[in-house]
Amino acid sequence: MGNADLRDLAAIEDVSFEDLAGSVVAVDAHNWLYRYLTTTVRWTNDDIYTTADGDEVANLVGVVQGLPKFFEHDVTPVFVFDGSVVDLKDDEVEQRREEREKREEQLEQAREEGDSIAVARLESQTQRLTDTILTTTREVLELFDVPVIEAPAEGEAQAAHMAREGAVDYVGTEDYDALLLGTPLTLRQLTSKGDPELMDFEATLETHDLTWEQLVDAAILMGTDFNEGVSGIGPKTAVKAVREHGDIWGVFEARDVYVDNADRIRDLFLHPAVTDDYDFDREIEPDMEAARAYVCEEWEVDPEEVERGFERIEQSVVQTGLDRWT
DNA sequence: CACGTGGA
DNA sequence: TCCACGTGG
Repeated sequence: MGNADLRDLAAIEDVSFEDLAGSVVAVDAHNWLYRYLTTTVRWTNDDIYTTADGDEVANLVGVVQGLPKFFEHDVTPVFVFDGSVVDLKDDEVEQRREEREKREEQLEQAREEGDSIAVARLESQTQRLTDTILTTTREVLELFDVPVIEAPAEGEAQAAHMAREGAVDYVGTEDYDALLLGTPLTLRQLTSKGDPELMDFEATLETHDLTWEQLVDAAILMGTDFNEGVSGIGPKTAVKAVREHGDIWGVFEARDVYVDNADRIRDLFLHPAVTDDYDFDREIEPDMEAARAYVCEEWEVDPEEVERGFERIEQSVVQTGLDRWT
């Protein structure tokens, strides 16, 4: 049900962090958090990220360890948070709920059997973005003076909008949906070891000789977060069919296939709910003392877990601060 | 989501 | 060559 098929169509090139110096990146906060919480924290001891009250705050460790990468390369991150979930996604929400419940049953059984490996694996899969995680992430970002934007609906759509308006230079996300939302330049693998990847919207359209609408139509045929896609249609066939028949309706007619709500799905990508009510300052002046107190005292994170991150933030902010005077 | 496999 | 599907992260 993913849209990884889109990768085959996307115009992607490697860039280096040096190329990004001085730029502003709108980060899809949910994507960033989810990725962090399901990878980095995965095989370590969960207890060190849990407060006495039982709140999981691994996200705070993630923020403190993740921000230096931006600052050290003189990149200003702007975190965009999701608003309400779109109606059409109810199907997917429901399906995820069922999957989660199934995993929770398996987890309970694994605990009873003392299978620690299975427990660790299942815990990673059941982990989700709790209200505490979302709230504390916003709060700690504000202490670091990192801009936080609230999207009316999907953060990715809002980020794409801001990039299209020129308010930010890039959108940072792993999600190929960014392409369907018309994000001009998308950065992937910002948190990975190697070089980031740059996904170019206009170049993608040109490569396949498609319009934006046609790219979305092809994606709907392949399957998106909002629909299953037509069996037997992958990237190659989808693009060929859309070019040949003009749009998704032409393909439906020619191949005698159908996707429910195709017009609405199209709209979610072409005309998503976004706002122009955002404003942020690209100069960042973190309140390190307050941030430390928030993370280590208020939320009881072991200082050792975040010390290196705090140091790097201090260093890099001083560094760029000096740069501004030269 | 990446990657590998296997069938058409 | 293209696509579906399972697995691990």
